[in-house]
Amino acid sequence: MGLRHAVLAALLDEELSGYQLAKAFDLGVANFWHALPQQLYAELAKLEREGLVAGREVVQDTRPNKRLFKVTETGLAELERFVATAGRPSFIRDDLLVKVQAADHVDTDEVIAQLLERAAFADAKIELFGGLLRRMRGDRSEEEFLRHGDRVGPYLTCLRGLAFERGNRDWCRRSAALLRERRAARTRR
Amino acid sequence: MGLRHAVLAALLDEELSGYQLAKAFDLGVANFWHALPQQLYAELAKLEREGLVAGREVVQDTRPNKRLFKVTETGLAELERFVATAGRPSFIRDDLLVKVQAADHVDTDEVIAQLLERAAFADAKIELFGGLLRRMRGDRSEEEFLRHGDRVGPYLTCLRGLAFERGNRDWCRRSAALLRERRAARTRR
DNA sequence: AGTGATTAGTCACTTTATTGACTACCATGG
DNA sequence: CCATGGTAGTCAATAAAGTGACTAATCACT
Repeated sequence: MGLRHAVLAALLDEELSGYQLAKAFDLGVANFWHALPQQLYAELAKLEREGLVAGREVVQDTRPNKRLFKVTETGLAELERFVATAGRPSFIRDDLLVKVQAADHVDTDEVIAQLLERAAFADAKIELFGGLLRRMRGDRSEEEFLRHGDRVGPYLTCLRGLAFERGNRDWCRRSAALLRERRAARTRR
Repeated sequence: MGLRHAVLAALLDEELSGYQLAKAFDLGVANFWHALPQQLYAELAKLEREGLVAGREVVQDTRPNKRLFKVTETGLAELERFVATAGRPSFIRDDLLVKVQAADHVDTDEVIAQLLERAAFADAKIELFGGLLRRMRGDRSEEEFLRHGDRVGPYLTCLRGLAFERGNRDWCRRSAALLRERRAARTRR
């Protein structure tokens, strides 16, 4: 069960509504998990039934009421239990990699275009993560924050997301350039 | 539909049996996809029914017979079509990241242990990928191979896998060291 | 007064992925 | 001779994830 614990972990630092949670998960909470709103509402309902999170109604006059959720003691215990279980390693599972794998047998123009698109997307995420990190550490240096700040968990996962996107960007640009060069060489022949 | 195209891409370069395919996918085909044997057998059967791959029986006297699959013209066309469709970006989806996200609220000893375990696993994959890359490029340099070799697709995806695992390794070691330092500081207080 | 975007959430359905058990055959080591 | 392990594959069941369509209210424009 993956989403379950991702939701619990996301709710540790702040009380959130399903909707806010959905926004955080939309493009990946600091790149550590991704899910659509429907999944989150469903998961929250399940977690509440099982007593791992507690919701409270917040009446809003200017917009629809919402329910804010926080992790209960039971929920924290469940997370504790989860942390102690061994997890299998993760893999990149990406359509784009499949496309590059097939690059020698299919039209490379499309692949090149998508690599560049992805690189641009990575650029955007790199900026986003950079901003998040700056906001988290405030005026402290990274060294200083990581040593003495409280709540470094989200900072660390964000660092991983940042490095991942840098890796994506570099690999995408390099691969695109290479495929383009090869295509040019082929047509010249 | 993800697995479908991953299987087609994997079969482009060589004819494989379900079993061989399963081994290749077991720990991630050059880190570009992962699946269990049962899924692969099921997917191969489906692909064959739809005419995207063709299987042929190979009788072996010393061990059980096997069926080798290759991509058909129709299958190649399907891949071509797939390559032209836009894919959404990928995310890391990893239990370990969830655990680190929660690190400020749970027992860090477990998290540290798992980070180090993962780092060791990453080391192993780095060596594995290094070997795969050397074998693919033969006696040529990487530059030379990427420019003039045929079938650079698998090489490129392997490079991505390598960079990913290096990222994993570095992040895991750094995070583990940091959490350990913080724990030490806390107990001294 | 109407359009579209944002907030907030729900229902129904399908596709994918994971788990566990199972068949068979051969080779090797003790 | 019997256990172990590798090759080759299948079946059944469940759990998890993803898709599409939908309600309903408010706000900012035009």
